[in-house]
Amino acid sequence: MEKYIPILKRTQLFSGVGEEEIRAMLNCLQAKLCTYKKGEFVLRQGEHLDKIFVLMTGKLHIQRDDYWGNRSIINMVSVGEMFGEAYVAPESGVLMNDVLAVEDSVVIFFDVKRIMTVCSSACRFHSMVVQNLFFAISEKNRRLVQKLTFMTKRTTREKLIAYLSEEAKRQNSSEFSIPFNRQQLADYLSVDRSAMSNELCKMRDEDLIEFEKSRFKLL
Amino acid sequence: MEKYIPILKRTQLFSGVGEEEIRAMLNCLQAKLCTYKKGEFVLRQGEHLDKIFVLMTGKLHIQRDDYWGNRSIINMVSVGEMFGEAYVAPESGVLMNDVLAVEDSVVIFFDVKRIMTVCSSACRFHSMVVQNLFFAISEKNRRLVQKLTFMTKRTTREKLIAYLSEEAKRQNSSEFSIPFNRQQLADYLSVDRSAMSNELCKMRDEDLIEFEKSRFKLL
DNA sequence: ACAAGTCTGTTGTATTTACAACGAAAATGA
DNA sequence: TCATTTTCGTTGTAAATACAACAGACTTGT
Repeated sequence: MEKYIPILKRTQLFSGVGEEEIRAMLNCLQAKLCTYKKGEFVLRQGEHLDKIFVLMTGKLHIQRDDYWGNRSIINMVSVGEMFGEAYVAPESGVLMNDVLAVEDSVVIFFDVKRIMTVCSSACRFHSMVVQNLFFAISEKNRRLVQKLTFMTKRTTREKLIAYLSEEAKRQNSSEFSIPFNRQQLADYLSVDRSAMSNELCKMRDEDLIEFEKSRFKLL
Repeated sequence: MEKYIPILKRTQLFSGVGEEEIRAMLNCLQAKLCTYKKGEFVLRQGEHLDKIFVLMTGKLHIQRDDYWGNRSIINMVSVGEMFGEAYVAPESGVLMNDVLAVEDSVVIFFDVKRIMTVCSSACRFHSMVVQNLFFAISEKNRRLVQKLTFMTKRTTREKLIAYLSEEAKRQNSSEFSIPFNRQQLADYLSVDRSAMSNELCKMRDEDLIEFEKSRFKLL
């Protein structure tokens, strides 16, 4: 456990907390270390979660099988990232996804009741962890809402306009760079790359936008 | 303020907290009452939020204008519902939406620092409110993720399959009712109603599903 | 019971998209 | 520098969607 403290220190969950405090809290929060071989399941669909975890080494996939057995990968968990925050609630029902180790992985589980119920003066930084947890889930929430506003648009052009104008607002300039290449942008907006590329060029021809590589300008 | 305590008692934020405790907490949480005429803005795009609020009477719209001035309604806030949880974070930037009163409305604001920083023994139920807040935002998070998994599907049929099989899992039965009529389901999945209706019937003809009104059966 | 309104399925057409395939430009790496 | 790979734009075709319009079943209120 000891050797993972430097990794924990850099996670969002323990942001602002020193190594000494983390060491103290590991006990207070009933932290448990688990290792998984590549191909093993960390969590299975249908389980009831009462822990959150942080990935220490390796890589995980959050995936889901539908009624007819079609699998789709919902998300990827990289080292230092957290999972399970959203499932820890009295009425959360059961986990709807599998969590699979796609590499040999090590995760640390924390008891949620312990996190949510602030303990005695023994760990002064506990309330900071509660705040960090809250902020993490808030941030995830904001990102999801934003993505939904793009996805609810019907056409590729509308999705592009929604995304680009949002990005322009966020960066407070009509000229800005995006963190995607074409394929990634298409995946993010759930559209076909070539169709999107085509649409971008049409918009350029109509003098709505200018662009070069990942740099865009709204007109 | 006093007359709104019964309403607050029934909200998710104060679930499990008695009226006496709420009364005590209103002070502790620096609650502030604000009234808005129909057509007034409760919050404007660009503001930095450090409060959350609960709607006491009236109705609000969360709406957004894009770069070219096209308006779209993101969400509706009904009496007892909360808003702002997701924007209260050090790095949340600024609010991306307007919040508009579409009826004469009364809202109660709570200071978030006060909520997140658990106070002295004076209000014993404070930590329960922290938990409620956490659960509320978790639940919203789960709903958003779920909706995204439907929305990322390319075709109407795939969206329907994703939604229906999810609902079947959730209700733990291949036969179940949904809380939407056709138009609402189409809005929820962001597709055209008639096209969706058409697709449903095709799926029925292919013996994939059976349905009658809002009752469905997967085969 | 009747009229008005709503919900649902159906159809046809114009539009939009997905998909596959390809070449040019740019980036990468030995 | 040269070969390889990746990225991007382009095109044509088949498939899917949006939109409008309409009819029958069902609800609602009077």
